[in-house]
Amino acid sequence: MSEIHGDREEREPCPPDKIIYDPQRGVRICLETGEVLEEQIIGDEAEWRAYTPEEKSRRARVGGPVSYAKPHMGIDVYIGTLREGSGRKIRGLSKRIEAIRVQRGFRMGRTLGSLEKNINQAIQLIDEIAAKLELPMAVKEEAAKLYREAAHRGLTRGRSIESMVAAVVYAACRSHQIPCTLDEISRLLKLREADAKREVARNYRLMVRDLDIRIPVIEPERFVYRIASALKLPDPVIVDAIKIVKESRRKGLTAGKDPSGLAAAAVYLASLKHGVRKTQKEVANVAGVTEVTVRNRYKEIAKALNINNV
DNA sequence: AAGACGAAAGTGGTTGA
DNA sequence: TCAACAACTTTCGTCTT
Repeated sequence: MSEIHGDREEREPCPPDKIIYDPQRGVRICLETGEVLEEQIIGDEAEWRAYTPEEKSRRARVGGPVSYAKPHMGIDVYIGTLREGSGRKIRGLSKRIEAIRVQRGFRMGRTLGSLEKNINQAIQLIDEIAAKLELPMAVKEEAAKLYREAAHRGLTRGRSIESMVAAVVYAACRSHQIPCTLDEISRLLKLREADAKREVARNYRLMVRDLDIRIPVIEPERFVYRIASALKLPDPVIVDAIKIVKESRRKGLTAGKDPSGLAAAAVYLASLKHGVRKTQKEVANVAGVTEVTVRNRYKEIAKALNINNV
């Protein structure tokens, strides 16, 4: 029997949404097997277009795609009731007065203008961040759309544009299963202080709640590739780490756990197995978690999967 | 000396009575 | 609204390599 057709399991084609693209290496990776699908597809498949140079330089300033950048598009001003807007009840007389004032402002069409200004500024910021992260156009659009919605619901009022932009970009990335952390996005937006980061996290949760959107957890496998390549680990380690993640999921170890920490532990374990040991600290650093989390995860996994030392 | 380990206490959020 | 809870972090003393 020919070896090419011999193995049924390996022949299972990778579903398109389980293939990621690494622009640095110009290579695609299957998240089911960890297999590297060499080159091909530099071309025009819609999914990868966003990564090509033309697309990046084509990031239009204000006035780009109809979908989000048109000044008066989609402005269905809707203030809702007074108690709405931030998810919290409006406490205190002064705040109530302000809310009424804003409502009046809308009627006069003045706040409308400033709201649009705010949105345009935010979209410009989103553009910058998206370019730095090399995000696909669809993600950028999603982020802009989210910001628009949030702004129209009054969620942006009293919060900095930067911290709200960080929140929507993070949300958009997660919606599209692009592995990223709140931390790195915050860092890109120069939100370095601890309380600034906490603010971003709060914004994110608030937005998810008030806009009533459901955002998936990013699959740990997607972090595996990211972490492993940041550490310059060879492909077989990635394949193994992905296997470890899948085994862990089967054993029910993954629910409610930080996918990044989980991936970090899998990479750490796989690196031990392949004798290309990285320290817990190194892995933790690129994963954006602490050594302790890596340690805890990997201990759990090793125990459940009966992985003895090295 | 550096890395790994585990305990203990703290943080910020969620859930459920 | 409050208390219990889970996940993660910080810190630290102690082994191990």
